[in-house]
Amino acid sequence: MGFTQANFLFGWVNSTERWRAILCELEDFLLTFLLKENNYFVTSAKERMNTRQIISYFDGYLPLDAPEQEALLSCVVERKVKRRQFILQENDVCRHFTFVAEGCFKMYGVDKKGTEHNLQFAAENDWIADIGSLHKEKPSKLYIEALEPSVIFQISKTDLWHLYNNYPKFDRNFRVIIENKFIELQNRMLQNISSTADERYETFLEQYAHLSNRLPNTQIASYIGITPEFLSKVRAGRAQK
Amino acid sequence: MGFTQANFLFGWVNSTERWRAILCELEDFLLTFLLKENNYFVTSAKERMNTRQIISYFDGYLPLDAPEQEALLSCVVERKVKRRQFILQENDVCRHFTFVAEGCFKMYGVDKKGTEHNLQFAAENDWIADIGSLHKEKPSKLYIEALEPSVIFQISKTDLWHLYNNYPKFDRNFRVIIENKFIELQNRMLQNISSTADERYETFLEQYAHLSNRLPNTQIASYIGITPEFLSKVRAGRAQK
DNA sequence: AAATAAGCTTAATGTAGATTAAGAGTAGCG
DNA sequence: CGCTACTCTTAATCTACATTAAGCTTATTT
Repeated sequence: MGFTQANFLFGWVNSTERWRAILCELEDFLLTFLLKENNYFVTSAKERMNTRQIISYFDGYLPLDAPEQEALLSCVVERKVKRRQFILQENDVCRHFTFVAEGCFKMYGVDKKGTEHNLQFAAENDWIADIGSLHKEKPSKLYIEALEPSVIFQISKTDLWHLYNNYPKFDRNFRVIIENKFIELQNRMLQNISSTADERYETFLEQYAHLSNRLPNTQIASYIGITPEFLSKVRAGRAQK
Repeated sequence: MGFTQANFLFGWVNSTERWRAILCELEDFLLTFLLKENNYFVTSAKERMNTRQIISYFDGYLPLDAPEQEALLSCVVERKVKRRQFILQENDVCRHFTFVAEGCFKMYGVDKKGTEHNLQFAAENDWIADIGSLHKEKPSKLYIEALEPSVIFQISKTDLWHLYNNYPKFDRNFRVIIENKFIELQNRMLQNISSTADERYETFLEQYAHLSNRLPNTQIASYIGITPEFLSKVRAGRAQK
């Protein structure tokens, strides 16, 4: 199962960043397809460990009973994702709701000048998707990119709808998950309108404490809505106190 | 049933804005209490019309069947609210999920300098609440205030939980409602980080087309995160084109 | 009807944060 | 191993928007 390098198929390509991304996508598509449709690649014992993680994640909400666990696992697809690999790009329709088991992602938009603006980070035991694109099956304006090598579980829209319709507990659990995300986002929105860069950085440190040493400063600056240069100044100011 | 003036009880008070607000709250509490606990005040035929509105609102989602409609109506409380009246104030715990049948509300936070920052407007057929405060039963940092004389339907947290537990369709419907609110808020967040005041005003006009002539400029400015003076300048600039 | 408050606009001046550029440290890659 | 590509920082200059203040118009209240 050493097929995690994109170039196992096309090793002869003089690979730039661009080519590599395309190849990764292609390979992932193939892997996903084969895994799901034919159960062709059998997951190893170690890999099967990971599925426990997504099951026990729900213990924090309404825990899943045996049939629900089985239903969830039967429609979830495990993927490994390399650093800098995209699981969503602008103009693509977002087709999966993604659970992060290991690693870290950023979701961002790009403005007219080409500057990236981070909307959300997602590390272990968090969900990420462009919910708007997923629901309305419209092209996304966002990118979701791995900041670290990661392991994820993905549910397609049809499978998720299937779960909702057959096991009402998922309606409940995802209602609560989304509500919590909404609360977080609303707090951030209020902060963003009403606070200085320094205060926003302070809040970032509180909210993403576990990520603050894991993320490069450029990513943090893009999240709190300032330039990396000004973040430098803010940090210098804080260090004096 | 002409008891919509606060001073029917305390007409002798030399009423300032402050006193009036307090009296309104008191009266509303009494009305709500009496309505719900004793069915003391019977709603008039015209008032009963309004309940149809909240039922048919759900036709846009999973429509409610007869028992669900009855369950909803039995725990919903109708209130009339005057302009400038608060249905939530800072440090209070938000106890209701509110459906706006008529009129218009703003939800806002106040920063250290005392400036208000609008997070959300809600007019006919929209929901409003500080979901964070409602869920966690923690004091809110927000205000919800009527911008116009309004008619609302409120559900308490316990009643809402009761609905969720007995009629799974409400889990579904509120999941979708919240998801849509999340999508809107996320779009706004992205906009806010990545656009100029002029572009944000443009987007406001698109998103709240039905409210743009109904809201004062000061409220719009507070929503898009600029001063009313600068909004004046932006509008002047747009008029030239 | 008069008084008070709320709302819109214009203009002068002030400031948080952007932009550009340049140097120095560090990580990934061939 | 050395090279290129990120990353962080400091500093000079620039700009989008804030602040203050004043005049005017339109609602609300008494």
